[in-house]
Amino acid sequence: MTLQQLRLLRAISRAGLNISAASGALNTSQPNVSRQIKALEAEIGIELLMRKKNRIVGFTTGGRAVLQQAERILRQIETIGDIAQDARGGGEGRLIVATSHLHARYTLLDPFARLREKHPKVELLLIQADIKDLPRLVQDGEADLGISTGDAQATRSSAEVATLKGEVIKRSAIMLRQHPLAAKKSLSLADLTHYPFIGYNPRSVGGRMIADAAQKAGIDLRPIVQAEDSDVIRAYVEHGLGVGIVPTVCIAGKTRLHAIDATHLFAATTVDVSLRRDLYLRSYITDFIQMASPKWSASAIKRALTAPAAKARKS
Amino acid sequence: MTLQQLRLLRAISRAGLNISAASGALNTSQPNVSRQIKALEAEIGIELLMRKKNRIVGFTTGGRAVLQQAERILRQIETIGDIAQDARGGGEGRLIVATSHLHARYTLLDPFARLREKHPKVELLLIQADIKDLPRLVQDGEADLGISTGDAQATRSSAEVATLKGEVIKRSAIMLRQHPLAAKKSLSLADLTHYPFIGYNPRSVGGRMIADAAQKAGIDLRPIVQAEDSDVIRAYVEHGLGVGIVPTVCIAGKTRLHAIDATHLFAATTVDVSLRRDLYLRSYITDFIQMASPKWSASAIKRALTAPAAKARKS
DNA sequence: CAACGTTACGCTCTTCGTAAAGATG
DNA sequence: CATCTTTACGAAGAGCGTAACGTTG
Repeated sequence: MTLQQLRLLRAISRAGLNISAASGALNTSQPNVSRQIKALEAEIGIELLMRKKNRIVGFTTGGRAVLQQAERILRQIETIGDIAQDARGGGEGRLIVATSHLHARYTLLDPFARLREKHPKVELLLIQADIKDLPRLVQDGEADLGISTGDAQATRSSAEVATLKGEVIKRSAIMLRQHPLAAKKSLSLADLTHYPFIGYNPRSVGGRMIADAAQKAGIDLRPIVQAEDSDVIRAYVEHGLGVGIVPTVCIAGKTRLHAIDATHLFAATTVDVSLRRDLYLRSYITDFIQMASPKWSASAIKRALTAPAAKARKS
Repeated sequence: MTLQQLRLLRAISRAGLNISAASGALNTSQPNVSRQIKALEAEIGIELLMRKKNRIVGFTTGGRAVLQQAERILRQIETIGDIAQDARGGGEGRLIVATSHLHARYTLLDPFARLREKHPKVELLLIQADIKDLPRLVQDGEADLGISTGDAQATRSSAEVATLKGEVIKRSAIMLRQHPLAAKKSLSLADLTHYPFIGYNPRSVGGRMIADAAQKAGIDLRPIVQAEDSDVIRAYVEHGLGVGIVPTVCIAGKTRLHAIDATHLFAATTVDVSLRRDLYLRSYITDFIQMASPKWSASAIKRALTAPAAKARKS
């Protein structure tokens, strides 16, 4: 059994069961792929691929299990490279962060700049992605960190991926300065119902949070605009079309708008960092996490990754 | 980077940094070991071994990290063999269970027989070991399962090893039939203080449990014999030397003795099964666990291994 | 017949063992 | 000088690419 065989198996899976395409991805010849897989099958004594008339139509049950194992193994092989790069010093490295609009545009702007300053040789890569794709990106190792908005209770930690809950996200109601509500010191949910409401798509975490709060209070707070990101909400509010609720961080320095803190009106949401448990925690990674979420020190992160069951409450 | 290089690195570690000895363990020549390690070092760009004047004196920091990674990888390579054996059907396999005296002698006797009946081709191997060695045996993969007595609160789950808490272990006070206490229907801790007490070594889980209960009740219940196993306790009781507390399972069919249930007098202890989270759960493994601890079905085990953080209580 | 997988053949580079040299306590 | 590691050299073998063949939609 060789690593190359495992790589080829993975490549076949990624190429959609097309051996020819897989061969290209690994810079080898197509017959070689066929041969190596056969060799692997012979060695371990089971068929990995289901073949129908010289076509590959799928993985066998065992094949799928071996593939899964191969992916784990290859990831760990790759982390040996990380370990080495880390041990060499020199401060080189690479960090791929997948995140949603809000954090890409606001939350992470400063951590990004600070990381670049502290670790100038680290290649920083930000992937803005749909929030529903984040778990997969992290799980598959396409991103090192996933940063998203999470609600308080649901920790989506799994055996492979851990989620660190960070700072609570402050929210503000925003409106034009001349808006009637702008005169109020503090706000209630009921206040909002008297004006057109600009909010998030209710399927998003932020939108669901607002819908939940409204439902619990028994009031009707459906947005007339269901935005995907806060910039859209702000634009509509700036055009005088209503009142909006956005993370406070989005409106710093926006002098045309009046903002009233509204964090207390809703269930808390947090800046969550998710990462593979087997990720090798180079110093710049823990640095970045702490910059994005100060309460997570390097040692706290390590503890969270290596002692998952420690979260069980003691009565 | 080849698997062989990782195997050699591990062998060097296991051989106590002796390359010559390591070469023997992998049936290869000693120069080859030296060469392969050098090749690996060259490829990843760091030194793995600290050399002083042509002697290997230790691992570098990076080397230790790579070694750890190598051990993980090689274990996972080996589980590919398990997957294949499982997929081949045929019912062949191997199960190494490490456990303490009590479970070896009593608890597991029946599960063992039943597993042998259900999976006759599975090679069963029981290692009776000191309880303090069990975690290491499981951690290092020298045993597939570790079965031990655990107290109720402490779950020794870690990132690599999970512990499944099983049935509560029933305890009985035992004495000769003609003993004064034998007349009583039920027992209190205080009753025990009037007679010589035969018990476990207070450093064992069972002994500590009894000592804790005595201390909490403010009574003196130090054993005149500190046994390591229940058979010794029973022998002393049978010779009329005092009263003992043993797991009820130990005295089934012992007609010379009178037993009174005493489970309620002490903090509950359980039959705990510990296993590596990355253990490939072949059907006979989950069968065995369930035979030893009926509440753990195959799916419950899988859940416990793959969703460790699910133990976090919801408020 | 176009696309894909398998078989056949021959080359090359890697890997290994033996032998010898170097280093150290 | 006994033990352990490194270097040198030559042989065996694994892995690969090209080319040809087989199969199917």
